[in-house]
Amino acid sequence: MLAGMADRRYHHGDLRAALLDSAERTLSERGPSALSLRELAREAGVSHAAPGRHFKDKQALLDALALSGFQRLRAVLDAAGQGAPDTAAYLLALARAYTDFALSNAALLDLMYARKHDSDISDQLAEAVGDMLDVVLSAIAEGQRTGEITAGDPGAIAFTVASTLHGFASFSANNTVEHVDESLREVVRLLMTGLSPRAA
Amino acid sequence: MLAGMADRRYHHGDLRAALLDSAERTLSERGPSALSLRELAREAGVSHAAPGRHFKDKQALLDALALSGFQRLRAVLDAAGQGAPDTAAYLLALARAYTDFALSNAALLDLMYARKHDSDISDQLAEAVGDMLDVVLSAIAEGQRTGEITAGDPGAIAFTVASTLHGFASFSANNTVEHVDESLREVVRLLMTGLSPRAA
DNA sequence: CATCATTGTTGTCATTGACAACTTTGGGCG
DNA sequence: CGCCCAAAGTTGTCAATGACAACAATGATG
Repeated sequence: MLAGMADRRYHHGDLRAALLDSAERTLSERGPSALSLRELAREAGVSHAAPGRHFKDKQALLDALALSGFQRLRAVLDAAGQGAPDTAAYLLALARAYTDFALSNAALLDLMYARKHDSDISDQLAEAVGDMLDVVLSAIAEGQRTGEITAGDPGAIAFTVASTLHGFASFSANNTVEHVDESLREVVRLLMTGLSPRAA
Repeated sequence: MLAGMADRRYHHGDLRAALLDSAERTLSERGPSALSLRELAREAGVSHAAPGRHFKDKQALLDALALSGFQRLRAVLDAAGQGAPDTAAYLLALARAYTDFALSNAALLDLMYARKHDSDISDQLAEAVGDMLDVVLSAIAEGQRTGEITAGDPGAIAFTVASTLHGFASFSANNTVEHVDESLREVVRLLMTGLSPRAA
């Protein structure tokens, strides 16, 4: 009864953030189709048109969600890399982190890579993707410095790694993968050694 | 005037297929948000509730679309592999085919990998994904036979390849990639040689 | 040729996204 | 200090949609 008193202010205080939070919860709990601006408004205790002040569109809200998703993913990857003893371990940690994120935020990841974003935010989105890829890039660059990674355009190498990680995470989130962590280790190992037989 | 006469039959003949066709066109031309059962019905010249006889749900239609997408993708990959002189060329052809498909059917690919499918079709869908992966698998198995691919569980190797292909295609469809074909060749090359420096 | 499952049809409902017009709030400025 | 106005919320409305129920045409099958 008394708990909700603070809600009654005419100005919500931080409706935008509240909507995004609520949206993300709904997204992961009940899927994208359950996401409605009006319901978010109801949950936030505001009128059905209030969200319009913060997001011109439903799509605008989804875009904001996607953007914050990339930023969070980047933070997760950043943290994961800390303290890895060598590059192989670094990459494995990144792979684990990416996959964990994908499994815990499946619907959000869908949104992030959905090809329907407004053009006015796609710049920011592209930048966020770039920032995320930079984490992989720095792992590769470091590996080249220590001689653990083959020479060559580090950007191209990082992109290959990122592609594999993303693909693996996609399949994992789709339940295509049985023993995720085991598969993941094997994938990273193969990525390092390559598919061609080694002379050895 | 006379052209549309056949439309006037009470029974459409093959409404289900017509709806799927129309849906796919709409999807690729105007995106997923433009897809409405009622509009599909209008385009097919039937009443707004007719689609309900063929798809219990909007989701059911999307599921059917995804399923046929995987089947088409598989056919494309199958065709692409024919006549490749060696395994590296085979994999490159698969990569090209997958990427082409992703670029030409971006919205459809989103749908195919969307994690919101009805449980009653997810079996069929999983099978279709498996069939698709089998194409990669046979390329790997062939490569192992000829000694072009390293020994080891071919399933695991194929899965690594598929992950990389899918990830690359995802990024490509998102315009994250600049020179697609060049990048693609580099990715496949790196996949073959691995990230670790070779002794050679 | 009568039956009846299929496939369409009309009608209706609640929900939704978008927008327009109006109101409340509170910070900044004179 | 008090006015003013832009930001943030509100109510009201509309057309579109997905879902469903009740009914009708069709044509294959016995």
